[in-house]
Amino acid sequence: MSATEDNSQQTPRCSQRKKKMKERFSPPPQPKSKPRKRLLKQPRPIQSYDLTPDGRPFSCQKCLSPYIIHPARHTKRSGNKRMKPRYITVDDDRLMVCNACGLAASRANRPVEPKPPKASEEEKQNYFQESLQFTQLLLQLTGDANAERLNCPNFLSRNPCDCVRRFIIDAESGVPSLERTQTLLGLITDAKGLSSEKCYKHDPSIEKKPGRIGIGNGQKRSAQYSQFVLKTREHLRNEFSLCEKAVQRILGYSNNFLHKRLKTEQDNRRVTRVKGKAALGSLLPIAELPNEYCCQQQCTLMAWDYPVLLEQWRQRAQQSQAEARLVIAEMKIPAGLRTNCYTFVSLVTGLSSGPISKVSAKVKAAGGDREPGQHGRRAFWHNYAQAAAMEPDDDDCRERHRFNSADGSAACNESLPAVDSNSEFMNHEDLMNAQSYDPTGQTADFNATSVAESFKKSDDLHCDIVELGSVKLLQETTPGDLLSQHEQLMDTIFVEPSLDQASLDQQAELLVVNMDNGNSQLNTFGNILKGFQEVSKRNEAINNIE
DNA sequence: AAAATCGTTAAGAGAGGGCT
DNA sequence: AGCCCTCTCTTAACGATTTT
Repeated sequence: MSATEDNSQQTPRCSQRKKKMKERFSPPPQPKSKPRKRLLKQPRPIQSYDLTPDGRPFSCQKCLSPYIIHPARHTKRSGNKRMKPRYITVDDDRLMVCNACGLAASRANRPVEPKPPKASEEEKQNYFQESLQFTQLLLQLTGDANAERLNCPNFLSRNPCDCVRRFIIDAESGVPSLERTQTLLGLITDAKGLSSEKCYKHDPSIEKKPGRIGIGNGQKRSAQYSQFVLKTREHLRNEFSLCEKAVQRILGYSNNFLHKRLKTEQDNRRVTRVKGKAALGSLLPIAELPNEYCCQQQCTLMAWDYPVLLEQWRQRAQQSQAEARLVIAEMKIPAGLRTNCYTFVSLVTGLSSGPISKVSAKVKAAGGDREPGQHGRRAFWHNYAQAAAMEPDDDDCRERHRFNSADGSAACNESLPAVDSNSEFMNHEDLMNAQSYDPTGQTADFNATSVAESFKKSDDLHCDIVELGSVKLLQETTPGDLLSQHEQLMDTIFVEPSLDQASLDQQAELLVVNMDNGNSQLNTFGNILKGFQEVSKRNEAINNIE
């Protein structure tokens, strides 16, 4: 019997199976139950005092606070739970006190090591007098006048550093080691020689004029000197255990030499940051942040949904101190009652809790305004220049502005420059008009000199037109010529539209560098310059058609 | 170059909560 | 209730960074 025949006999044509009811993918509608009354969670009523365990109004028997925990310090960890008062014993009396007083009393019993007092002016003078005597001794020993640099100027609040003398004096004999002295004197001589080499050779026939143009203009130190300092500095600090200030004195460079953002260099700092998690390369990749516990809110889980944003925050925080503060302010914007916790902000930016705390407090005090504000020192000079312009005969305004700068705490001790009373100022509206300059409609009438003249009236900027050959330049200066000559020259902006494209491009790059350095005033110049580039392109296109 | 500001670090302060 | 630990944020000293 074939399989086909067998099938035809045993299998019916129509299925004998019962057809199943079509399954529903959602539960069938249930008969409507009685509508429940929605239970709204009642917020805890705000009271002007707390209650004791027996229901009476609380009052701390030490600080008289009506709160066991002040509402401003209440965190959500406790929820609506009522804290119990603490009890302390004072002169055999048992006092019911608030949480803070109770904790303070219990900690007051701990032994605390007293801090050593700060050094007096007399102690400092004695130290510098002894340092002078030491260098005179070295001068007698070696006959080298450079020996006057062989002392450490580092004396902060408590103890002098005195690292140079410790290095030179032999530990066993207690007398200065001639060999070590000669080593340091040799370095001073080398440094002095290399330091005198500048970017351009000094030509006394060319008179030094404030408007001279040229990268470096002879002020920039030579590459050989830079290399020598960077190499020797490490050696002196690591091998000889000298402090940074002593090394600066020996090799003849300043803090500014190391940290200034050089507008003439692509990689514009001589030293890279050495502190901070970002500089040390110890920041966790953003993708790994969710594995880290930050707080009960688990802010780090944000890295799953917003990795790009976190990466952008991280990059910006490393650009500059000012940008880092702006990032902190953004990260601490509250959503409802919560904000990103300190640990999370630190994990993303690499900054420690100190700046996060300061920025948070500042933003809170400003009602949520995130603008970081000017650097205190910059704000000081801005305020001072304005006041001096308004009160040109008032000599006391300098002193007053010492205490009006930044947050009011800064005491500026430097001698203040005179303000140029002949300067003209442009109002803010003119400045804004200049920013919105539209190159497309002004090709024929555009006049570089008139734009430069309008800038001369600037309220915020202090400018001059400088002519170099056939090229006219707009140069930004600062009241009192505080900027170094080099910096002034780099702030010079070309305003002549007949420049060729290569020159315009070169200047545009220069502007980008300036703007990256935080000089927002230059945005105005940047916009104008873009206008010149547009004009230049358009002229070129018209010439091609003709 | 000089000097002030600001970041890092460690310790302190206050809150929350577990254990006895 | 009292002790003690952890968590989160603040403060102060020092030194790096930024400003004029």
